[in-house]
Amino acid sequence: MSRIASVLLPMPLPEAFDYAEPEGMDLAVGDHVAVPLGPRAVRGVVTALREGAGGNRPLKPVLERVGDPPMPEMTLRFVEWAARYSVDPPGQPLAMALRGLRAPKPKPIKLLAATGTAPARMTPARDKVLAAAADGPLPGPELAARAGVGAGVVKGLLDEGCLELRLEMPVTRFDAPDTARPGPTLNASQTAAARVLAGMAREGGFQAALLDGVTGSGKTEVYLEAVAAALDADPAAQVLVMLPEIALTQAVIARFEDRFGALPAEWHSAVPPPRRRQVWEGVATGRARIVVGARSALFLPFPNLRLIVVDEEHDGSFKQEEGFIYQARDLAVARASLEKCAVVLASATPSLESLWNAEQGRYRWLRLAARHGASELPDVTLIDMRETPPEPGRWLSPPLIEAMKETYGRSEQTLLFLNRRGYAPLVLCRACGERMKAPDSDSWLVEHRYTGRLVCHLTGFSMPKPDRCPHCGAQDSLVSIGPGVERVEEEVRFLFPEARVAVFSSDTVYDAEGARSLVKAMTDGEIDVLVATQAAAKGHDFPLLTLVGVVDADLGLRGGDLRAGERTFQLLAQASGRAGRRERPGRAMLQTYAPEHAVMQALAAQDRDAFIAAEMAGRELAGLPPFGRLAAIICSGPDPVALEAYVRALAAAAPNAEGVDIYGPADAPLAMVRGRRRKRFLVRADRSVDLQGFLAAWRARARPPGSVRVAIDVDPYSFL
DNA sequence: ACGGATACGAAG
DNA sequence: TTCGTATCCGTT
Repeated sequence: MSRIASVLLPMPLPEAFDYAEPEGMDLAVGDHVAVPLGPRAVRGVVTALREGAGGNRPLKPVLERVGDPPMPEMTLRFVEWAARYSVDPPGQPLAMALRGLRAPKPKPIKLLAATGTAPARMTPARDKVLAAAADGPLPGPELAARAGVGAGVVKGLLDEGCLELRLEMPVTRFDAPDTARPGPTLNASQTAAARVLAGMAREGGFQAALLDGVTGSGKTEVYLEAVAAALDADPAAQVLVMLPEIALTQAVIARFEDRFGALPAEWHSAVPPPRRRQVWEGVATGRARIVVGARSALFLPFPNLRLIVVDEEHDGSFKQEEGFIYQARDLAVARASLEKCAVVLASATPSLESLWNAEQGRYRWLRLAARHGASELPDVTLIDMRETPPEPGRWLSPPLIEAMKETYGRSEQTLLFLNRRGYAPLVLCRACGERMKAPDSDSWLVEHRYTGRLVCHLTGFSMPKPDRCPHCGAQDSLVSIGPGVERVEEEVRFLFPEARVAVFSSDTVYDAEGARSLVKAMTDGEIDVLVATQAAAKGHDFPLLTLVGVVDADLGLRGGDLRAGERTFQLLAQASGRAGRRERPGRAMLQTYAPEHAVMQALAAQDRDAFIAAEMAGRELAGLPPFGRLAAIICSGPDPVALEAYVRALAAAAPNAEGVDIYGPADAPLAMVRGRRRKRFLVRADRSVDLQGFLAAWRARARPPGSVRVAIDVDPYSFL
């Protein structure tokens, strides 16, 4: 009796394909194989083996087994689970799990070694080269440099056979973490939390915890102890630490190195492909025991994952919005549950979903006491922009300017926070009212004065700012509407001509080095006013910073976004956490047009619980997450007529299910992206409904024409 | 009639 | 995803 192998391929195919196992190949589930698909050979992973023959038509045989470390069974199960969860074909998450494999293998290093043969003609230069080579093989240029001779001499010796070329693979070391090194001294609150987490990590089995502590309460030290416990408990244990953005990884990696005397493996988009392949193999073979990475690290093939940490779990960048759409924080919990291991979600401002899970007792809720050290919480003041408006064409209100003056007078620092890059978010024509947009997108072009260009932040399109309106041709009619950080900087320079002003946004700071030097300048007091986007709202400690001004605190409140209130709270809590970290008392001032709004009131009172309570009540009333579930169906296509027809057919095909509300079709929040028009349905379902099943059934009822694509976004985050 | 571009559906 | 085939168009 021969066997049939189900092989999952990293492509959007609806299911695993069956192949015949050739005599003697002796496959196992998880093996990487090459199989014929149509005219070509592709790589895939064996997901199941069963006895049997082809049936009606004979199966093609598996071509060969590929020698990569087999995919651990739990990774495979996770891939299948993730596909079901996101209502996507399993090939999508499989492609993510194989991402490190497609990268090229690192190139071997070319080394030159002495062969022992003496050259026919010895010269002083040749003698020096051979002496240097006696210490061991070296790369050619280095050998020449050590001997103090030119490359020609080395080449001559190589040609004569006195030196030989040796190819050596770069060392793929993954340093063993040393858990015995003493950790930092923890305070009582940290110790208690660390003990609980360490216990979870040691015991094994699925357990989740929410590590909830304000900025500066020392969350990292606490979860490092959980990491130590997990590694200690099992000499083969592996740990994954997920961070929302690459900018944070360097700081965290340094903490790991301090604690364990070894560098963790790094996994994110900025890691060069050959290194990525090494890390993938290190993880797959169990040699890499600590991985610090971005959301995609969740798909690495860990054979023995014992702990997952999701740091800054509330952060929106755990949500992947394109291609395979997923929320890495939620999938992390699912993976931990499959792996039967511990998962820790850490945040100073946890998401409503996580707080709810903690309240319900699904997660252990570990609250860290306020910051160590004696600094007070900053004062939060609301500035009512209706009562004390800025001058026309300006964005800073008199009370904020007054506070900046006092702060500057005391030689202390101000951080002005505005989550808008560029000079002005909108450019329009005074003559005809035309709004400047990118040619193939619906989003406004943002004016950048530094570069003199209009830029689409979504597609990257940019053009020089024209001097006449491209629509009506009027001369000098284009006006800049609204503030961006560059414009606020201009205003600050006007108000404080003597002050040293800097801008921190992805336009002024685009690499780790730039960020480091700007942070250093701020720490050293070389900047008086820092105007910053979100880029700066992350764990820095500026001793002289005593005033944080939020230029437009309402930015998150508009537009009917589900998480707008939550995001604003997180942003402001984070921003006001900036001020007065040290002994100097700090204050935060929020410019708002809606001071009566519950979010603003809760912020002014520094009352997180009040905010959460208000927000939860609102969500429960509306049946929104976490009390209900949301999904979006986004249909896109280049031809508006075909798209419209399909969307109408899909609407008509909607199953009539109990506990499900369907809204739409409406223009998607970005109604046009890269030349494709987008329409969206929103689905709200009670928690008791099988949302994925509903979505799959609905989609199956109306096949889209070739030009239309249908994407399902379970748990959508972007509403505008 | 032919070649090139393009759209679509099949692949086990 | 990638490839082969069907189809449409403009040219020869």
